[in-house]
Amino acid sequence: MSEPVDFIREIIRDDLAAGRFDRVHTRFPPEPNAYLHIGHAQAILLNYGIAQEFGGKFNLRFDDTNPEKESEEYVAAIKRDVRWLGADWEDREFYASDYFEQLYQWAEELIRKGVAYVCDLPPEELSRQRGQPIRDGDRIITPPGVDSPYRNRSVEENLDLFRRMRAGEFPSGSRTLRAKIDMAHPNLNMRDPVLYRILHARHHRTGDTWCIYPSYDWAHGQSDSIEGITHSICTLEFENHRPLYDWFLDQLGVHHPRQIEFARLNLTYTVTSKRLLLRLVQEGHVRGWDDPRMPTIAGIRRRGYTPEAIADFVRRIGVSKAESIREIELLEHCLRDDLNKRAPRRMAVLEPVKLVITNYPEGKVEEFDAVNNPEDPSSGTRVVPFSRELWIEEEDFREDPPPGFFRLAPGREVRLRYAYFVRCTGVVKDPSGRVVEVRCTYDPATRGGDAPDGRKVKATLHWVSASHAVDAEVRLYDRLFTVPDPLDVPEGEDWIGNLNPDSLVLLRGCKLEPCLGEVQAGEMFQFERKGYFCVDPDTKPGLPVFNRIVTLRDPWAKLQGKL
RNA sequence: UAGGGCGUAGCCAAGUGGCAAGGCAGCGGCCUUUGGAGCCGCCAUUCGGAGGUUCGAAUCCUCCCGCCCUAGCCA
Repeated sequence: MSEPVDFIREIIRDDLAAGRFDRVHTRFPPEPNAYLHIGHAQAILLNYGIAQEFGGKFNLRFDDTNPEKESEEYVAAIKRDVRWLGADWEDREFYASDYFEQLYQWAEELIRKGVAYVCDLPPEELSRQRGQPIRDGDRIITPPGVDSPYRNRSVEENLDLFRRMRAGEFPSGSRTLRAKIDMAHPNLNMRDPVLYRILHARHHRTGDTWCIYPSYDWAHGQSDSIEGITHSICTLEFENHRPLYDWFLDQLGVHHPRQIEFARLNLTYTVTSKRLLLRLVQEGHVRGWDDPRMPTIAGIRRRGYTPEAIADFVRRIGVSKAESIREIELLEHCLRDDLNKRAPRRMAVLEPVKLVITNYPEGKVEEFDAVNNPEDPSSGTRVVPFSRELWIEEEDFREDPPPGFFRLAPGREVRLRYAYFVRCTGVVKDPSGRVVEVRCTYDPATRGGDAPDGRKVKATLHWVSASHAVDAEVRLYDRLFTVPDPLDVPEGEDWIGNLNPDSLVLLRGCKLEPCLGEVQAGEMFQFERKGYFCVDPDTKPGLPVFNRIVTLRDPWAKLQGKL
């Protein structure tokens, strides 16, 4: 294990060495109330990766303790996503709801021990008594809480009330079961936290069996304990809860995992919060959870991101306790790095303009061999047809080329990839002055793309033979937000205002080389000079639909942005 | 002077008393039938700040500053 050792792996290694545990067992514990996002990918890969490296096990457990927000749809989506990332939970698919009865029994145990009681306080009163912060001049003081008037009920009364809670005798929200810890505790989580609330709601797995549901705090640690988890890895906000989980486990005298907290992943130009993503979906700012602009696993999968690239990204960002915002550029780098090695090259003209080679025989068709992937010789070659009329990229021709532009312009000579050198001899314009056709002549001696006299050209263009082209729809995706930190808005303004109006540019009538006529959803290609693209599930026979995954690095575009 | 965390380059991040790894971004250059890829070079006299201990401090001590989390019967 000379690979990167983060502080979590270090702790685990030390635990093993010290004999605190003799095995490693991790888990990923999502709540099925939304789709997973890129931040979860890090947690999944971290937990699964650790289990693998230490020869341990990895569980998938749904923390389904809030029936009002959860559903089977989310369960299914989450399983699909975790599997896609390559994390294998084998037969260990669990649910906190599997443990409801055990949790209930343990709650009775605490009551019998005199460390839990039924409280009749309404929500607002309960929260007030736990200790609201008070401003004292410049300081903020958190006063001690106030003991509930129900705190000293007898064990018998508590047991009776708790059982009647379970039996459904009381309305939702009317009572709670609370742990009796310390209302003056400096850690608010220790001020008699709620273990059970009454909720007459149908649960997606247990149906109407229960009308009281355990709080997350009461369910989470014990669920880990039941599963024999050794290392409960979670995000920073649960650090404050650790003393409470420790208290529960110690009171119960059961297996006690070690909890380790790390900083959640933040990414520039994106939001990673289930609540915020839910809003984007519900308000229709995107087409759904799997919209290719979404940072959800489902979204980036459809976009064309690969599990390998994501794993590489996660490996590179490491893990720490320092809160941070990662730059999206690193993710894009990992993607290009992965796709560069695996994506077959193709020629595709996205915004076509006609190129007519006036000295090329009409009706003649030549075929050229094109390399499928210069990074992978084993991927071989394919044949592309060439003829007198071609499509080239509109932006590859400029009537008045600016400084630094070395593509096609009147009088200029460029190479058509794999084919010939051509020199621009003129243009044809429509009445509005727009160039609708570029005319040129070719040099037969440059067949294949090299000039026998050794002369050079400064640019190589991609092209597609007009009569052989396949039409396609191409969806150009860009960042969903225009600013690095979308949530950073002036007081009173909505972060929705930071949405990028150009995050999706729809292109129809794109011209593809013929072999792209039959493709399967999910297939990925590099469209030379344009970027990496993948076939969208919306593809229909005769009309391929491609998503742009990410552009190629493009110094010229960058230069222009600065001009 | 609530409790719990965190501060090393633009963004991350190694570093665990012996003299600041690496990646991304950026900037130069080479090469190129993708302005892609690849290759080479540059990019912290200094680790939030100030003192102190030490032959020697990002690492140990003291004080200070800044940021984050918690105050749901959400997770």
